[in-house]
Amino acid sequence: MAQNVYKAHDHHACIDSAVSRARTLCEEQGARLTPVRQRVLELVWANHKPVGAYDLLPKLAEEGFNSAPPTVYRALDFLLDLGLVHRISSLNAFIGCTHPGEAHPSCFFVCRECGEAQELDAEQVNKIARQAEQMLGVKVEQQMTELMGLCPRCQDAV
Amino acid sequence: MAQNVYKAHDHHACIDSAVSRARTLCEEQGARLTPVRQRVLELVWANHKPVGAYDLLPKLAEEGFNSAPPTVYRALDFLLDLGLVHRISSLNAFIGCTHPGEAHPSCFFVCRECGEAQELDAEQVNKIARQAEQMLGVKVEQQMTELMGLCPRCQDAV
DNA sequence: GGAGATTAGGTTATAATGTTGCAATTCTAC
DNA sequence: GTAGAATTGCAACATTATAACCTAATCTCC
Repeated sequence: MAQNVYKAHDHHACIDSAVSRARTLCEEQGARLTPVRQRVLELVWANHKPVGAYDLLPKLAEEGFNSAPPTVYRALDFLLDLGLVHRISSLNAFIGCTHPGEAHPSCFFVCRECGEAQELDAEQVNKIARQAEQMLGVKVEQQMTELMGLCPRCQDAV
Repeated sequence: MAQNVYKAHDHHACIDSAVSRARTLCEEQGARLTPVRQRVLELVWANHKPVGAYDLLPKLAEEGFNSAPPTVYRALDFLLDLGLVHRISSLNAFIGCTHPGEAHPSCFFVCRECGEAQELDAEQVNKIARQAEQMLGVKVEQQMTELMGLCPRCQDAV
């Protein structure tokens, strides 16, 4: 299980480590972590809630970056390719990956109240994939699982 | 495992049984399977590929139905609520459910070449959900898993 | 260090997907 | 048959994502 977002933590450390992991990964892969790309990564990591591409635009604009949709989508595509962020399809939104570096399935729990997302271990999804490959003869290349419900805090808040 | 779409089958039977299951389910629940709703269900079942809402519009128009977006989305929402169709978030598309009646997680394999989708048994996803509930204290209400890759036919075609 | 190739970013327009709000109609139950 | 609920028609609009085309920056190789 990845780091638990429901526990108190120094969130600056989340952002910092996300950026430094990104830097390392880019060096390894010969990719360029340009200013827009790094800033988009930081903004995605601003909290643990998936963020829409169009939410990022005004923030980039404030800081003097170009802020047309293609700019953000290109940065997001770059980060997705490197596995630094995941896309939460059911929300059309993006969230930082807690363990980038190796290709891995996207597997999240998202709270329908507060919107916070928790990355989950995807071992079981791998099992589904292997099962499907054996029983149906398909070849699985990508996987995503999204669970929705209430996080501990929002259950209590009711 | 639900019915295997990669095996030859009489597809009219798929559609017919989908409609008759829908009829039964609607009676049980006191819901109305109106003409638009039934036709949308049939169109979604036209093949085993997820279909976009906007793909349905012209087909409905041809047949004299109203064909504004809300018409289709309302019908789809109705069918989703009853579990008669699933939404494939990563494609913004909809596909018929092979075993409606009880609430159950959405779990599909989708071929990136031909677009055909195969519903999968979601037992493993239930495990993920129970694990997350125990370890994190979350409450899972909805689940979806989407696998992407190549189906047997499209692997051979390469 | 300079030519050509590659990658990244700027800009405008537009495509694709999904929603809101309200009026009109149809159905259901009493 | 009438009130209330559910459904549909309709127009406008909101959100999300991409295409196309060009300029600028960076890299590579000699």
